[in-house]
Amino acid sequence: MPAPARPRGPKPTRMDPDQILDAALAVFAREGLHAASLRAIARQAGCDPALIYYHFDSKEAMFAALLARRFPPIRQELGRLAEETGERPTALRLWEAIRILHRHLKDDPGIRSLIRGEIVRGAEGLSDLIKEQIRPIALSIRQLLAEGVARGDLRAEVQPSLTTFFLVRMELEILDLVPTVLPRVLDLPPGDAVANGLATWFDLYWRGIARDPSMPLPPLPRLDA
Amino acid sequence: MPAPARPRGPKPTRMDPDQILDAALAVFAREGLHAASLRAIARQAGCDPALIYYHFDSKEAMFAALLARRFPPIRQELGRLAEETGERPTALRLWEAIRILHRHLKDDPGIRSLIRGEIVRGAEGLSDLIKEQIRPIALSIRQLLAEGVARGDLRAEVQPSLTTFFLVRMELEILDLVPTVLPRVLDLPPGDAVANGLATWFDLYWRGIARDPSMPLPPLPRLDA
DNA sequence: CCCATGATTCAACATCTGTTGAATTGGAGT
DNA sequence: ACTCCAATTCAACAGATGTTGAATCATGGG
Repeated sequence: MPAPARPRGPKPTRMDPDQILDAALAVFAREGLHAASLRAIARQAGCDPALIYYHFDSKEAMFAALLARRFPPIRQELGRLAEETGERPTALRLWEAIRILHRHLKDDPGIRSLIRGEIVRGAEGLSDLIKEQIRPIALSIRQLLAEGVARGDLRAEVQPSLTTFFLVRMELEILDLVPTVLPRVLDLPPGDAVANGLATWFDLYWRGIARDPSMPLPPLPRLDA
Repeated sequence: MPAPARPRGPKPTRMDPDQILDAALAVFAREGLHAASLRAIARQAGCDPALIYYHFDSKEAMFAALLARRFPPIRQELGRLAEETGERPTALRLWEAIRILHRHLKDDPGIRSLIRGEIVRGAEGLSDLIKEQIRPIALSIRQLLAEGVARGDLRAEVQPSLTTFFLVRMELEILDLVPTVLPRVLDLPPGDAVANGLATWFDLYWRGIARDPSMPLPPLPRLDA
């Protein structure tokens, strides 16, 4: 006859699946996607690892839920920007794209390391999940660039696909690497490293693609809000 | 009484530690640094996992040996380029830096994914090992840029630290991501993607930093050899 | 008041990881 | 021919990982 009588049962407070996602994001942010263990996520969320399997089918499903929560708003905003038929000059539209990405990604190192980790693995690692989320974003920006060429604001030689890649990748790189790596490797004083980095980058980028690079950039709205 | 009589003993052919490093590199290239297991490396090398511990103290030591084999030649070439006191215009010197990096890294996806993986992890992940190997490389390029400013070839506002970062990071990104990710996400036809990407990038970069961006680039030597 | 159902936990599983100690072999030196 | 050492392998360790089945609790409905 066994004598089991241990305090199991649920915590008094219910656990919202969103709280688990928050915890997962936090752990991904500091451990990387691959190294983040379910037990670490559960510890961060303050629950049992098995509970995660009650709310999500698997680790991968949790990952998918994370993407589904973060990407659609970005897609929508960039989509609106690309469809917009106003008179805004190309430089301002591109800067607006950077601002949108920045607003949505700057406080979410988890999703960034997650994107990078999966994308960087290469062709087969780029899970179709991520590809589907990212593709519309890239297409919107490519459209901005193509229209810039058509309007004559950009050089005729500009290759929209490649320059889209330059823009988006460097945005991510600056967010993650400039504040941490640059001070250690190149003795750059931290300070407002990210804002300075992005502004400098856009200035360089714009001179690189503009038909008339000597024409100074219009005053750009600040990065946040 | 046990009855042990199994065929142990060494393989007929001795195993050069360099062969193990080659195998490690191959596995790192396709699995990523973190996910690459010693057993997978041993399988690739065709030896027992324990043998790796005979030649190297640990996985980390093997990693260090990999870096020590690859980086010093790059450091030397870039160092010579930075010290060179000739008349070569700044644009050609910078393009030469890109060519040097390209020559040494283009056939070594293992070392690239290894650099990226460790660097991207952020501040504490950037092991001092890598930092010490990379720092001199970055410093050489920064010196090229600073001299370009001093000579009046580059804009006065150019920030050498940041623009060094732009140059080096995008080189790595192009090598790894342009051929694999771009065709899948942005429908870019593969073909000579890397060479085209690097040339396009340098053209954009140069217009971004040059004092006179309208002055066309001099003819650039081909990337390889 | 009872019971069904949803939420939570415990304990265990098989598997993989880096690492080590002891056993075994081949060949070089004498 | 014998010895000794370097090189290699086997088997096992302790710990971590993703996952699952069954047990437990809390609570709302009848």
